[in-house]
This record gives sequence, C-alpha cells and structure tokens, in this order.
Amino acid sequence: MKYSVSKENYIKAIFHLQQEQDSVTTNALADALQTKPASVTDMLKKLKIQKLLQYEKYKGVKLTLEGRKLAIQIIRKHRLWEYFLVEKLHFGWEEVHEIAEELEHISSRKLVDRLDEFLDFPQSDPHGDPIPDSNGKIPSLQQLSVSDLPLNSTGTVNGIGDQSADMLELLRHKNLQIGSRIEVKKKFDVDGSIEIKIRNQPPVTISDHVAKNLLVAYDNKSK
Amino acid sequence: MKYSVSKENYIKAIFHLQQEQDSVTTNALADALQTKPASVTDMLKKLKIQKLLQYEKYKGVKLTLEGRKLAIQIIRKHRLWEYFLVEKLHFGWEEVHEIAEELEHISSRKLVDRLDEFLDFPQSDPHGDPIPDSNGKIPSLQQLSVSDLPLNSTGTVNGIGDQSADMLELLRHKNLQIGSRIEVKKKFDVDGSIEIKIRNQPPVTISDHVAKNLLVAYDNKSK
DNA sequence: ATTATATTTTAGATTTGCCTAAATTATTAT
DNA sequence: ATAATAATTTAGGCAAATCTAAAATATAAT
Repeated sequence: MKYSVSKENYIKAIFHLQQEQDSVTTNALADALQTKPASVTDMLKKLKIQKLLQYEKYKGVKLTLEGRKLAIQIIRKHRLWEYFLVEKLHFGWEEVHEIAEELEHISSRKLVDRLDEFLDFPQSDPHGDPIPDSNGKIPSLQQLSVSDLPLNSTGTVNGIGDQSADMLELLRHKNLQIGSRIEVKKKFDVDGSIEIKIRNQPPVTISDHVAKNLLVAYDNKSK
Repeated sequence: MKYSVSKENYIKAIFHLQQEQDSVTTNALADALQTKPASVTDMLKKLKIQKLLQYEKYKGVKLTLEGRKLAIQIIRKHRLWEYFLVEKLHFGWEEVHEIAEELEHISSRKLVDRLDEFLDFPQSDPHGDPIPDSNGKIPSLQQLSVSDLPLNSTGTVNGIGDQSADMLELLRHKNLQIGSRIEVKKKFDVDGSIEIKIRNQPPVTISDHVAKNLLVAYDNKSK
C-alpha cells in the first residue's frame, strides 16, 4: 500500500475539491495540480484500477472510502509537519506550506504518530485547519467568521478563509494570527468594516472582506 | 540545483564508497544501490553531464567538488534527522536509518539549519557518525577501537564499526550504547577478549571482534 | 432541435530510471 | 602472451508520468 508522490497528490487534490462539490471535474483537477487535462485522464484510470476512486469517463470522479482514508492520512501528515515547523522550528506560518508539501509524503506511520505525540496532539495547524487524529477522525472546530460575531463579544482566531499571500501579509501587518483573542468593538454598516481589539493592543479596523475570512471560535461569554 | 531522489542516492553511495577507495567501480555501485551495472552506467553518464562526477568509461568514477558538496549536504540531513528521531521522538537507534533515508531528500536548506539549531548542533548521530555542519565541515571525532585502549583507561563510546543487526543486538543486550562510559579492566591475550566496566554496572567481557568494532573517544585522563 | 462551444478523452511522443541480452574491454591465470 | 574470466558498456525495451494535437462527447445558445 505505497503510492507514488504523484498519486498521493492527486488523491489529496480530489479530496479538497470534493469539499466544494460532490463530484470532481477533470479540468478542475488539472487546474489544481498545475497539469493538463489529458494527464489527469491518464492518471484517473490508474487510480481507478487501484480502487482509490470511482470514475466513469465524462462523468467526473469521487474518492472511494479507501481513497478518502489515504487523503486524510496525507492531510494529517501535512498539518502535523506544519505545526512542527511553526511551533518547534519557529518558521513563519506563510512559509511552511511548501515544505510540508514534501514532508507529507514520508511514509512511516510510526513517525507520524510519534510526531503527533511529541507535539502534544494539536487540534489544528498554524492556518487553523483541523488535524485528523491517528484514526482519521477530523475534529470539527467551532468556526465562524468575525462578520457573524455579535457586538462586544470575543473570540479566538482559529482559521483563515482566504489564505492568499496578500491576506496573510495584511494579517501579519495588523498582528493578527492564529490564537489571537479579539473583541468586536464596532460595526460600520456603511461598508461592513469592523473595528476589533486584540488583547493588549490598540484597536484596528478590518474590511468586510477580511472580517468574512477571519475565522474564530466564539467564546462562551464566561471568561 | 535540485536533483532527483535517485540521483541523490547515487551521489551519496559514491561518496561512501570513496572513503574506502579513491575511485569507485560500476559493480560496487550497483551492489550498494541494489541495482544492475547497466543502470549504473546509464546514470553515471547523466551525472557526468551535470558535473557532479568525473567519469571515463571503464575507468571508474570520482565525485567532483560539487558532487562532494551535495553528498555532504545529504549526509548532514540524514544524520540530523536520525538524531531528531532518537532524541526527540524516542525511536530506537536501529529503526531510524530507514526513515532517515526518506527524510534526507527533503530539500529545504532552511529546514535543515533550523533543525540543527533546534537539536542544539549535535556533533554525531545515534550511530556515532559525525554530522557535517552547515558549511559542510565534518567534525573529525577522535575514534579508536576498544582494542587499542590501554589497560585501566576509560573512554566514551561514540561509534560502531560493524553495524550489523547481530552486532547491534549484542550491544543492546550488554547495554552498551553511544555515550556509554567504559573502562578497560583486563585483556585476555589468549583470544583477544577484553573485560570492560560500564559506569554503574557490573563488568562484562567482549570478544576481540566486538572490541575492534566498538569505537570510543579516549578520555584525556584528567577527569 | 440543431449548432456552436466547452470539456474530456484518445493517440502518439517524450523523459527518467530501470531492465535483459549481447558486445566490448580489462584482468587473471596458465 | 594468450586464453579464460570478469567487469563494463551498448542496444533495445518497458513503465510511470507527463505532453500536444486531434477526436469524441457533453453543454449551452439560438
């Protein structure tokens, strides 16, 4: 049960695209994998033979249970390594994705589980995405966007919707990161911008777009 | 300057074989890499074009300066990861080699240097082999075999010559490991066996073969 | 419903790293 | 010095993963 890096990348990409819509399209995959549709078709045939996915020509593709399990293992590795890189090696959260793309293909199961233990079983990676446990269970983080937070309520940043470089740059500038505790101070209906306060820091205003893409766990009022 | 896993493995194997003898033979390489001589010839031609080695047909092969630098970077990664696996993830030193064979091909230079720092710049890996620093300098560990140690002198185990499974099994049984401080108590000329004492443990006798392959740093008498 | 457009698949090549079998060159033994 | 043997290389092929161009199918538009 060992698959090539390339195959693992296909499975992972299909898994992610399936979150958006049930069945994944050849073009969408080609796009996600930076390759040509013809290459995708070739590979889908091979992955079908290995029973990792259901595929009928012209009909799109879905992962089988086995495919999904594989995808989750890869995502688990990716996110654990990201956590390791940020927490232990002090990388910035913008720079870890690329390295984790390589590390996620290291095969040893024992390594992953030991790493998980070493890191004290983190629930989410530096971008706030949940880390599947060793059984493949994905913790469902309570996540809502700052836009939906009531006035004067507080929350802890645990995810970013738009993870573009520009967005991350802005967040870095405003000193907003995973784990930041924020309080909603004011909402401006005119443009949807919101003024928030980060513990121990002066208040900042964020645009509608940023507010929608800044995800938090809503604090259950009681401190 | 990125090379395939396969190419990196060739370079590493050549580097190791060159420690034994200056010029490396096609058959020796095929043997080390578990492949066929014909495949080796093919690859040598490609590596020559990339200026990683000097190769003339029927004349054997040597690394160029560039090839040697690459080899050392790979070995550095291998040994740092081994150290990490043993010290931080508590793997046994027999089980880390295989995993490190994969990890050594992760490309990020920054990752290696951060890992080195995180581990506090270790000088040698769990098998006692020296870890090159980030400039490629290999610390020359003072290493002599227990056979060469004078009577009543003490030393610290820092390497194993014969790293066969049988050897490791024996050492484990006698509780001898990298870092063990030993003292030579008695030498039996009849068969070359030696009685040694490990700090805080009863004395044990090791055969001539084991003594020759147990490498230590000789303590400069003064505590 | 038929045509135009977009998506997907097939066909045929390419590159990398490997293989076997045969030919070539080196080495060793007599 | 030459024959036998061993080591190495060449030639021709194969599988994986990709590509381009052309064909087939599906979707949208009138």
